[in-house]
Amino acid sequence: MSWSDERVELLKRLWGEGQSASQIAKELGGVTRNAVIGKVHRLGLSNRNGSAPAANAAPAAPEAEAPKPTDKPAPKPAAKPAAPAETVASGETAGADSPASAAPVRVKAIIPAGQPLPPQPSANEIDPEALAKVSEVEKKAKRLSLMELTERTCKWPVGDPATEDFWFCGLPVQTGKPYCEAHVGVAFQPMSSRRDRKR
DNA sequence: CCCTGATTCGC
DNA sequence: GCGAATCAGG
Repeated sequence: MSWSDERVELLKRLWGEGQSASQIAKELGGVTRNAVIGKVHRLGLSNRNGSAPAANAAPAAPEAEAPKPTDKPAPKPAAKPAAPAETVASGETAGADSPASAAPVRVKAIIPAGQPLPPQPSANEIDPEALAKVSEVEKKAKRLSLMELTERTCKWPVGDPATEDFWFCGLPVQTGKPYCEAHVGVAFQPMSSRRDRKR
């Protein structure tokens, strides 16, 4: 494998996004993290530092994209994680701003995610014991962000991806599986055991 | 032990 | 220029 323009560009982008060398190496394929680091240095973009040293706490990589002429104008309208956003609870006359459908349409609850959530095997037709385990484990979870996941960290998602309160378990995986022991327990269940849950 | 980036140096 | 080996750290 060689550093084609495309690969270099991808490297630059991912590095700029704060991805680790090993992650970049995986995505590129055919190179090791050493190769990536070496290249990064040769390209002279080792520092993600322009002038503002700053901040450990707020990774949130902003744009800072190079003035590429061929770039799209405004690619990201920014997607705020959509916070709680309470509705105007205390009802009352909320002025008169919506003429047309005058009805007191109180948007009761804001839909958490912009899109349907994946079928998270949440409580229901799951072995109660396994479920209990999960509850315990989630207290010990490392609460990793997406970017912190590796092949050895449990990838079980917790919370609503649309909010700040979202993270991945992150505990050591059961070798070969994508989840830790507890989460494997709820993720992979023999059909036999989920058979008759009565109600 | 898992991981991170930084540096060196033979190729 | 390249990247494995090594170093230095979390």
